[in-house]
Amino acid sequence: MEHHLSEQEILRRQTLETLRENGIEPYPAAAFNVTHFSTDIKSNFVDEAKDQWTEVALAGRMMSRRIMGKAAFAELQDSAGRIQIYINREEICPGEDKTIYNDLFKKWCDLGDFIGIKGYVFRTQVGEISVHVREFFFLSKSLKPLPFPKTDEQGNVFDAFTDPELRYRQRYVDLVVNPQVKDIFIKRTKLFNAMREYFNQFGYMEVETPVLQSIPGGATARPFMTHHNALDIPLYLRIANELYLKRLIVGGFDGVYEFSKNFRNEGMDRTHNPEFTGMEIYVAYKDYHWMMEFTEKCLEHCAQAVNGTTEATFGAHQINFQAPYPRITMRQSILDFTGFDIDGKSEEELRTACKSMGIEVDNSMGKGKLIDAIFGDKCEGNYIQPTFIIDYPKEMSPLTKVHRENPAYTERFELMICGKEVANAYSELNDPIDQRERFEEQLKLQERGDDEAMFIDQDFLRALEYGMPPTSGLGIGMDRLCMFLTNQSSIQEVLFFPQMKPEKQG
RNA sequence: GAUUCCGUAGCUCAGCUGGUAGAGCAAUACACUUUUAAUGUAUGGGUCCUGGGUUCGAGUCCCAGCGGGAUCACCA
Repeated sequence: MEHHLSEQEILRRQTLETLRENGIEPYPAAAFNVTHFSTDIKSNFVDEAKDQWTEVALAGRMMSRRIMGKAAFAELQDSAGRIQIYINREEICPGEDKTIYNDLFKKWCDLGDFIGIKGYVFRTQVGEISVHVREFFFLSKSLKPLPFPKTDEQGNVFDAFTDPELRYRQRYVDLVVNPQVKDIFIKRTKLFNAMREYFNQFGYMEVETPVLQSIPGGATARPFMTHHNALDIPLYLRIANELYLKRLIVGGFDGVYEFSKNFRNEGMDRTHNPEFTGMEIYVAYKDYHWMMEFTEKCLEHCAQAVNGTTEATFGAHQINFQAPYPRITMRQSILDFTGFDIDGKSEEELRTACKSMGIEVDNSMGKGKLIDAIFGDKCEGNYIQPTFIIDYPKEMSPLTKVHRENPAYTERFELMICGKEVANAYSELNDPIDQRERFEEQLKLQERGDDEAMFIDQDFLRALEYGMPPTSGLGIGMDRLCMFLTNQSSIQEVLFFPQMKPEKQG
């Protein structure tokens, strides 16, 4: 596994020994008390008030070094950004012994090493706010050279660290040298915090439900399988948490939500990772109309919190998360884009219609799948601005309450942004007898060859039989939402550690 | 799964119709007390992804494999 070392790695290991031989611990244990961050100094320092900046302590990686004999400049990168530091030999080595400057700083420090400095803030002749170093501390040795992208005055980047494989496999390096990558993940955390804050203000409760499930329910997808040794039973990693959150509504909570890492054993591409994060929330005594208002206000709040505006750029699109969003029924949407009215059509009529529109069909597809195919092929991609598509056909929504006015449809909506589904919500089906029948229809689909139909969860049906209040539930694809809010076209860019094939052993 | 492109120094890349390996940064040494892609001079650094094949000779051509990107298909 241990590769042979490069010339530079060997040198750094030798330097490590030199440090120890000279009584300098390369990995000291003592805390270093940081008082300031780079970017705070740069944005708050004013020359008139420089008396207030005479004692600062910073720590971070040394990312560049320009030595000019008895003085030198270097750049220190901390968690917030970078700041230039100025080191003068006579000031950090006032006595006879010039080791700290001549050897420690100039020879034994490498780019990427962690250092601590104490000193005062000043402005250089060219106007750059910098820290004048009085004391210099060695904090941690870096044994592998980092890639160092450079930027010129015009902002052109040279030697950028851009190879996606290396960036994803060694995200720690990516984060160190590509500041824009860090910004994406800061926004991701802001998004999660903003959404939590939005839910918590209504008193809804964040909960945890099982990741290991004996029946993978709540969605249609192939699960990852595992095995519990002590019980000697198969277990599945969850594909959704829906059925467990509904059990909690049965149990008497008014509002529960969970950020759920879900696992689906399917393909990987720029919008799909085998593990991804969903958020599901269930609120008792509400319906899908209420949930639409709740959703659009929530997303407006989140967009504002993440980007400081409700507007967002995604590729060539300008999208605006400001509520309210249009509501369009699926029937109307298909009518708008194809002129075909799905209302009252039989499975055969739908299949014929699909064929005439050039959509591939097979015999395992029921009415729900056929309608979904039309919508997916002809309609979905047209909704750039946030739009609620509502009232899905009954066959494609086995967990959704039948529409109060037309029993062929269900009270369901999906939120479309840039032609992609971002959220999915229902007036939840709480009639246990209806629910059992819907599961049985899924079983029939399975027998016809639809390998994505749902399993029957008997315990969930038992819970419904005890009674669940009218409830509306919402699921949001957090990774996708994050992509839209950070203008990233690939899910790998919003996951710290996207799934990769195992690295070849050297 | 299909198509297509890519893999050369620590990093970013060049390398023509096949002729024995190149640049910038990084590294090493020296010089330099306000530089900022610091500068100047000198030096070292390579299993050209792996394995076969063609050839007098392969980084280059052919085949297979491994890894990755892009587009498409599938998939909530």
